[in-house]
Amino acid sequence: MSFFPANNYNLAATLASGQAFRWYPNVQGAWEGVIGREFLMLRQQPNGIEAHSSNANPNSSAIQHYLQTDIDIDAITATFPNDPPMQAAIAACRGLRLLRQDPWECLASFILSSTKQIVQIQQIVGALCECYGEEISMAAVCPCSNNSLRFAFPSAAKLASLSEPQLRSCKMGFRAPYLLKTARLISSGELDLESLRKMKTPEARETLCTLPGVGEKIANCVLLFAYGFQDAFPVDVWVQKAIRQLYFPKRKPSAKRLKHFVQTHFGPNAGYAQQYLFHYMRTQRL
DNA sequence: GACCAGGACCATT
DNA sequence: AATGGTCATGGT
Repeated sequence: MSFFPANNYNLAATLASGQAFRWYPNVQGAWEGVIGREFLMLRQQPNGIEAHSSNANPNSSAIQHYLQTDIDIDAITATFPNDPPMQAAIAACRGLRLLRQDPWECLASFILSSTKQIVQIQQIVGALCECYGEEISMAAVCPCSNNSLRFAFPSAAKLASLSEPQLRSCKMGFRAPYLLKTARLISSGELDLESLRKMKTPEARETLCTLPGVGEKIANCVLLFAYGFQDAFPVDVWVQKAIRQLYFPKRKPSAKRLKHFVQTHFGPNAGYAQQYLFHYMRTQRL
């Protein structure tokens, strides 16, 4: 067992807010999931996160980085605009963090996300891991609330070696050719996901958008959830509903006007604010 | 049984 | 530039 101190960490909101798709609550109220090649059971504690790992020697720095336990979340939410909708979202999601995920897993997962509900994305990703991911060696803990958690997320090289029908067997439908082509571009080195780290947001976004199946929305998700570009602002149907319903209740803003609004209204951590709005809308059923 | 889901892409206007 | 249809699958 290891412990990661954190101030004001909301584990449930963080893991269930649709940024990552491999976390499941178990019957004891802990969260089971996979980071890299490590199966983990995480439990909320008053002053941090308790972790049980499948590894004899847990990769503590990787876990802390993924969970972002060290950041000052109150300093971030303090930069959000002081308007009623945003303050309501902060109150409803207090302690919600943005994760810092592996770029490939995040990219592949969000290619599979288009016009799918979060539960279905979890099912597709789970099937993909069970079929094509490497088995995790379970030295220390015995799961599993979900069998797919016994497998790592498949590498780009592994998926690149498959056929489109093999991918379709994981129920991803028309997204299969997108994922396959992107996996081949990544594994061939034609696009280096690490090279994005030293780019500024617009250039990194344009680079991701050259990949098949990746448009502005999915690119923004990857920039925000994997790389930590906190000005990336994904607009999906929920966030669109939040903006229109909470900020423009009467008139219907054009797409252009709406885009300008989200780029100017939410401050230096706009992407973070977006995640609060997203989770707020989904949990409050507004 | 409709309706919709953390969209992208291509063909029309 | 801006809409509209299409893609595959399953939850609500």
